[in-house]
Amino acid sequence: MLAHRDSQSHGYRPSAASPLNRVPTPDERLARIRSPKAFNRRDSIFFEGDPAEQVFEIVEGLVGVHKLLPDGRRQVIGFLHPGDFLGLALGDTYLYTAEAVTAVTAFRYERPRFERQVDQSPALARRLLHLVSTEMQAAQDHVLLLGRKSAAEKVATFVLELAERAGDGETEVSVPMVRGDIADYLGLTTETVSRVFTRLRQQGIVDLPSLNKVTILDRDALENLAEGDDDTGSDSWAA
Amino acid sequence: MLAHRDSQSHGYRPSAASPLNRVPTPDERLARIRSPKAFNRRDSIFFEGDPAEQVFEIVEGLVGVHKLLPDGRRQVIGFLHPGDFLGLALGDTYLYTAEAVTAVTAFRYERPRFERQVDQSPALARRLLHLVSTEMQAAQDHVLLLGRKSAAEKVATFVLELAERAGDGETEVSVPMVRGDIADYLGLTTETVSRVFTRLRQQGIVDLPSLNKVTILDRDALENLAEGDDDTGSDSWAA
DNA sequence: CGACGCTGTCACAGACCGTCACGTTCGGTC
DNA sequence: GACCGAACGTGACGGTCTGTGACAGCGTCG
Repeated sequence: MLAHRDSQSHGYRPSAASPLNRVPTPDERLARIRSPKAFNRRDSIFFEGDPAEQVFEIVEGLVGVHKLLPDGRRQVIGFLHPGDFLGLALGDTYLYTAEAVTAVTAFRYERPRFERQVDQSPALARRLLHLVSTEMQAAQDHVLLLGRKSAAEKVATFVLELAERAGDGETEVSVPMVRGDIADYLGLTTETVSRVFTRLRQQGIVDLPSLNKVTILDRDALENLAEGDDDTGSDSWAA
Repeated sequence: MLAHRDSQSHGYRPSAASPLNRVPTPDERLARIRSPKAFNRRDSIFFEGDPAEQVFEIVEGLVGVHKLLPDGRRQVIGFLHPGDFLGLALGDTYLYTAEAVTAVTAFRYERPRFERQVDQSPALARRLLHLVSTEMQAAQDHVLLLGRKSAAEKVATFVLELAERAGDGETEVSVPMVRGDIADYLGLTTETVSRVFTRLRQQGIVDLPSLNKVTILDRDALENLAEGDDDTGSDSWAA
């Protein structure tokens, strides 16, 4: 909603900034100070705790960010897509590890220069505020999912999230991440994720044509499941 | 951390905005368009799904925000403190319900006027970006907690969060929210929260002088527990 | 003063999901 | 096309947390 894919188009507005010179768009400003960088699948982009010297903007591919507990338990915080920024946090160290789920190309910015641009460009600040707010929403939905949803509800919600991103009427959804990433995103184990997928297939709600594809056969059932509207009858999970 | 209690102090900086007229500070701008409002303990400030016509800034007291699933399961997303803003989300409806945990006083802004101020004040936009980023961090820690921590680790983390906010060396921590709120914040039930508190007391890690107070007796043990560094021996939870 | 309601505490049975173990499929390489 | 390791799927079992019910502490009200 209110997407910024077309961020070129809202660049020049006669704002409070000096009204005589043409003000560069955010992208024009940023284009001067960035350098592209490519990552292979499973490459780490940066690690939790590293000094946060750079900001990344994803151009293509999917990035997963996660946190670790000392004993190795892993929680995937989220998946980031083209247009999203990585490493915006305020501290001087990264607060999570970022890893390429697919092959990724990104722009890399040196943090001091990036922050100077933000200070000088209200339009850029607005855009970032918008992006962070959108991420905040996703994080809040994620909190609800992790805190109060059952395993089946979690997986159903996850499939719908993927579908929404793929396009509204889309029923063929690609699943670029591996089961372990899904499990760590949903606060489950890979075994539970597998079992739930199997049961969804047995119930005719989805089909699983390959490991990284899901076909939604009964979207209503999936949506009801995702929200806990259990209208599927009491025997649905007994089989 | 990095609180904005002293937000007056960083208001005027000669930014890119028109350098001739003195630019009002964010608070000066906002002071013109706000009206104060008081809420009693347990009052709802707004409901999830209501048209988001107003933005609130907490002046005093503690606010809890939560989401509900259709069947009534509740997840507390977070607790907000003086200086925090409510209802900043982008959509035209509120994405969560906000409720006064203690008595609360807040400033109320009409959304269109508030957004106009944000557009016109880079300093305000910066401040909001900062606030949202801080909330984002908290949300990410919350995701880790909900997805991967055990009940005991959750409660230990929660107590430390309260302590950190109360002041660094503070061992006497007040707990303004009821057990049900804590449970819904941590993704547990009130019973589990009670049980864990009891065991922490039996282990001599905390004391519970009253229902809304916790005294930290062994901060190291609490911190180890919170991060899953289980060095307390295998029999610690057997008793 | 005693009845009532609300919140918190505790115990026990049971469900859900994690753990452990093993077989199968997938994908890349030779 | 055969090989091999990683990822995936499935089953048995058990632990953690839950759901329910009962009871205690405290404030409110009649």
